[in-house]
Amino acid sequence: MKKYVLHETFPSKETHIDFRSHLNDQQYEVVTKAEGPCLVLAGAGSGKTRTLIYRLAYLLERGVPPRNILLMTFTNKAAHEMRDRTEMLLKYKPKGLWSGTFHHVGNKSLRMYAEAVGYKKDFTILDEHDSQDLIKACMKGIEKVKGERFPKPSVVRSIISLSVNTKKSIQDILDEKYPYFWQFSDEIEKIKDIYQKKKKTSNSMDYDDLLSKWKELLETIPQARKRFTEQFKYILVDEYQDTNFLQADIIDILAEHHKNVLVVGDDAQAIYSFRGARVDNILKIPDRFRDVKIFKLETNYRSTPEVLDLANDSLKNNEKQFHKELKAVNDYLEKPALVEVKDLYSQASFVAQRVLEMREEGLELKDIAVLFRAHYQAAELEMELVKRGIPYIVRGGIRFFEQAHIKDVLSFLRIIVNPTDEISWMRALTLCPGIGPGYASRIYESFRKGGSNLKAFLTKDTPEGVPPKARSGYSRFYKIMKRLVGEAASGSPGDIINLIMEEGYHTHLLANYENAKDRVDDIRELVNFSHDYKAVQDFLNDVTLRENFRGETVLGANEDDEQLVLSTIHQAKGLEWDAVIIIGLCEGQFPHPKAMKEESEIEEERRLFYVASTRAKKYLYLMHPATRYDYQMGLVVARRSRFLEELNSNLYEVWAVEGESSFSEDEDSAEEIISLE
DNA sequence: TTCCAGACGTTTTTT
DNA sequence: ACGTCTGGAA
Repeated sequence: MKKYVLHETFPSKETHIDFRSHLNDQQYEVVTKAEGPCLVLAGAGSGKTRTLIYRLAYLLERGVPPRNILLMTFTNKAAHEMRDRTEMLLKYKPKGLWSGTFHHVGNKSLRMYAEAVGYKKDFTILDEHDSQDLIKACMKGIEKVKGERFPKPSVVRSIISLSVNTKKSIQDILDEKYPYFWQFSDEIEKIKDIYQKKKKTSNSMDYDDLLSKWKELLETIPQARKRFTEQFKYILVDEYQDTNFLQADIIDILAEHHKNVLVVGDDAQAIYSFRGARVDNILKIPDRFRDVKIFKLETNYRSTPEVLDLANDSLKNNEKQFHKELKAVNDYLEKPALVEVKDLYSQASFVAQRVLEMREEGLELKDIAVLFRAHYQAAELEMELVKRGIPYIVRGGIRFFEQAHIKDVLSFLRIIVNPTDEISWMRALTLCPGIGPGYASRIYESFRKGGSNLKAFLTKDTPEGVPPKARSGYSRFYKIMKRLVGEAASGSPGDIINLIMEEGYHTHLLANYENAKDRVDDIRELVNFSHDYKAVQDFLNDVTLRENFRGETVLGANEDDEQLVLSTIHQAKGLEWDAVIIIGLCEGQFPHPKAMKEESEIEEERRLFYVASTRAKKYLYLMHPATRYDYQMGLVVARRSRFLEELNSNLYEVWAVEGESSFSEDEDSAEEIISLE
């Protein structure tokens, strides 16, 4: 028989995209001349994404095979957007491109060489909650944990994580960020040790491992290093200012052979130091790569001059900052509004009403965003929006895949894929009536003693460790697993989930939850989502690594519906809207009280304010509620955020809002009064 | 050991 | 308002 191989569509030699006409001079320079190590310092709204997309298209047009290009972005959304827009530009699908978040690419690389770092390739990825559970288990035997305020599992987790991401010792992390726990460094060190071992025996990696083991792989396995460094002829990295030590090291290694690394970033938008990101990475690029070419994109195409002036004025208060003035090219329109409201409720009413008005004026809901420092700030607003029937989506709410019922269902799948996944065993077993943590761990122990062989284990319908009163509960688990093992080879993830539902989980939901119907619907959504996957393994990876949120589009049928966007500022990075409303701009909320110990933290909060304001294309509303709710003291007076106070007052217009129950006396003020009906 | 109820202390930001 | 911890009953 003759083998016939279809080739990937390679572009013709001649350039059919007119790059020149789509880009300005600075962008064009980057797109066509970025060979060797390059740094692009790109201000907010300067067409950074656009430049990267065109660079990618340019490379592909020049005949660089997609598999030789590595594109690392900060979010999956960004990666998708870049791929989509590049495809539109090229009019074909580049196959085999490596693109995604650092964690994604790390995962992909590690699956190829798992054995080399002591893992099996079916390893499970632990999300933050799983990792916390495992740490909790590791803390069981440690003395002092019971004693006077030992940090909780979640805190221990973040201490360990920070130490991994910053390459610092536990002691250093404690000294810097948790001085009140200094006496526990030995214990935490010990927990970290046990945790690492437990992860290995259960064949699972947490988010940090996807970076640190990836780096370890590149450092210790020469053939892996050779393969990847030779493969990636071009490396493009977005949002470089938010990379941490590990990530920067990984890029250094990957780029060592071809040295074609293009990193893009803006030091003024560095907002992730809390998880170990170092602005220094971008500032010290010249030390990392000799002969690095530096490009600057300093024209802002997004915002009006008024919006940009305000943002720039705020940034002036930061000491540690490269000085850079962004120039706006858009026409003057109107000053940002500083809106004074008396409390959270009038803030919510104002936002809702103003949103409707803007809609009347011709904006669509999806062109408007409400931004906040922390998600709890959106609670009152959400209620108001529901009341008025304004459709919205929340980005940054509870993660869809982290909800209990979703994780319950997934735990069965995870056991099938990786039978040593202790966390999932515990989860699945404790779902059964009569089985709690005690019996569950005994059952798991007996499974391990039997050689961790799933098929063998399921030949007995009552293994050791199952007392009579847990029998009927266990039979439920047994029945499901028995069927899954038979089905797993042939069944799609969706079929398996349906099977779990049939075998009792549906009943379990009905029996245990008030809102069982919503939860059942969620599972249906999960099944829908899973249709894109043939392999259970791939499905699970994406579920854990993908950032999907409650109400977000993958899960909602109403993708094209018009909806208002509610988002944390962190989640809003890289996005833009015609109108942006920033709520909760008062002391005690923004800057966040927990981020005010050091000047550098305040500066990061200020950059956060900068990021928020520069999301606006045309209209910017800064909301100041005069009172806020403190969980200890109740209702307290809230002064304007320092980020407002320090602004030149010519740069905004003050709006005083009068609510229905307002007793405002100063009617004589010259300020505009907007009444809420 | 499990399970339920009531108390408590707690709230940043994310892969 | 939400998960986590505690105590007592089954």
